[in-house]
Formats: sequence, C-alpha cells, structure tokens
Amino acid sequence: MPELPEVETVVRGLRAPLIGRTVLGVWTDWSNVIHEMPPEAFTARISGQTFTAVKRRAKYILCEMTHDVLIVHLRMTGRLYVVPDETVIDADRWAHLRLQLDGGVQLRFSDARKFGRVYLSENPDNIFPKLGPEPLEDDFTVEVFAGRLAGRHKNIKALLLDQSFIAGVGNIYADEALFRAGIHPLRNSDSLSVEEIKRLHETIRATLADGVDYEGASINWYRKPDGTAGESQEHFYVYGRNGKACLTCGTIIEKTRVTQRGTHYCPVCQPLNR
DNA sequence: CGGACAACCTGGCGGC
DNA sequence: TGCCGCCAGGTTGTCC
Repeated sequence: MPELPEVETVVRGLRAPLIGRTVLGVWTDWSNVIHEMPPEAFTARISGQTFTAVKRRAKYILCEMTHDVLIVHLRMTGRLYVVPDETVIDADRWAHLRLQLDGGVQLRFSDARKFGRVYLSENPDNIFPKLGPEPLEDDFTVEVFAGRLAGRHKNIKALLLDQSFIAGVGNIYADEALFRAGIHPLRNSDSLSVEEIKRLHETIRATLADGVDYEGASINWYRKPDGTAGESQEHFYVYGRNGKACLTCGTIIEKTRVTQRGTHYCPVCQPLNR
C-alpha cells in the first residue's frame, strides 16, 4: 500500500514532531523488526541521538540523526507516528517498536503484518538495494525514461513495479498511470511507441504528484502520521473499480492478475493490440 | 534477462 | 456465531 505518495506524506508529517527530539530509550515486543543489528546494539547506539532531518528515497523513510540514519520501510501495513507518552490509539495494537523521546513523546512503529523493516546505519546506501531514479525529480526526463526502457523486454506493469527500474511506484499507482496513458498492463515494454513512452512518462509523474497532493491512499491500513486518512483513493480511475464503469468511456473496468498482482484496467481505453 | 512462485505475516471478509 | 480459506501487496530469494 504505502507507495511513493504515502511515504512522502508520512515524511512530511513527521518533520515537525520529530526534528529536534532526542531518543531516551527503546521498547520492543518483536525485535525482528530491527534488521542488520541485534536489538541491544540498536538500543545502545540510537540512545542519545537527536533527529535532525526527515527525508525519503524510493519507499524508504530516512530519519537523519546526530550520527546515524534511522531507516524505515513500511512495506504493507506499517505506520509511523509521534504521540504523547500516555496516548493510546487503535494502531498501538500492532506497535512493536517504540522510541521514547524527550519532551514526553514517543515515536511508534505499528505494523499488523510485521513485514516492515527498521534499520540504523551511518549511511543508507549500505542498506538500500539497487534503486532506480526518483520519478518526481527534475532529472527524470522522458529521455532518461526511454533510455532505461531500451533493451528491456518485459510486460510494462512488471517493469513499473521493479524498484531498480524506477523507484517508488507500487501496485496502485502503476495501474493508475497505465490507465491514464491508455496502455494495457500486459503490453511488452519493447512494443511501446515513442508517443506512448512520452505519455507514460507524463502520467507516471502526474499520477504520483496527484497522490502526494491528495496525501496518499487510505484504502485500509495507511494513515497519515496524525492518524487521519489521505484522499487519493477518491480520485482513482481504475484501482479497486473493477465491475464499475470506466470514467472515460463507460466500459466495465476489469480485474486480472499480472505478475501475481491484482491489476485493474479498462479493456477499451487500454487495448492490448494497437 | 525474464517469468513463476514461495516466503515473510496477519487482519478482514465472503461463504457456509 | 463461528470456523475456513482466500485475498491483500512490497520485497527478497530461488529455480528454470
């Protein structure tokens, strides 16, 4: 669920409550959430460090501290928020990691499915796998996109989901971008015309930018750090709209599986054969 | 390189 | 009301 727009929204929402706060202690009831380091080492190392900045790379949240970077990946059901010590909210049922901060507040990481990951490292590059370009940056031009497509032979949806090809796109925004570009998710990447590549480049950026503007999609698990819902889901063209009329042509939106993932598309607006 | 698929986990939901 | 099985999707790793 949390894709680039959701992660970006979390990052923006954490800056005010987190920057300037110092870690006083660590509590966990499922230490597997901490990766690449024993929990005791994590506790010893993070204690006393102060948060200085909060940034994003791909779907990773980067909380920069005095000496290290606290790196969080929300995966499917992760939620990250700062609340006063005594506050109890529903998501706390799955809050497996809590950092006690000064000022009487806690940074809590809630994750119902325990897929999320937390790392502490001097340099995030030591943690990241190979990551593609940031689609919303100015240097992600259509030429860059076309260059990365060259030589690839794969269905276009699978390629959009590949984080080493382009960073930050997940299942929801891949479907939305492909619809807006009028491209069937099973089209092979090497069959796209110059015009289609140009359209897809534009719709990837527009879809993600809209997602950020709407503060993410709260379909089930995702919430902003302040606990409220995003509105992105109210503006979807195809995701979750299978069985409903296409907003462009009225045809019934179909759902199928592409590379093991639920995939939504309009069979008329996104023809497989052109 | 690409495709298929299991694994990691558990809540929510439809069906009976 | 309760139990069963399936679905959700980010990422890694394995096998062909």
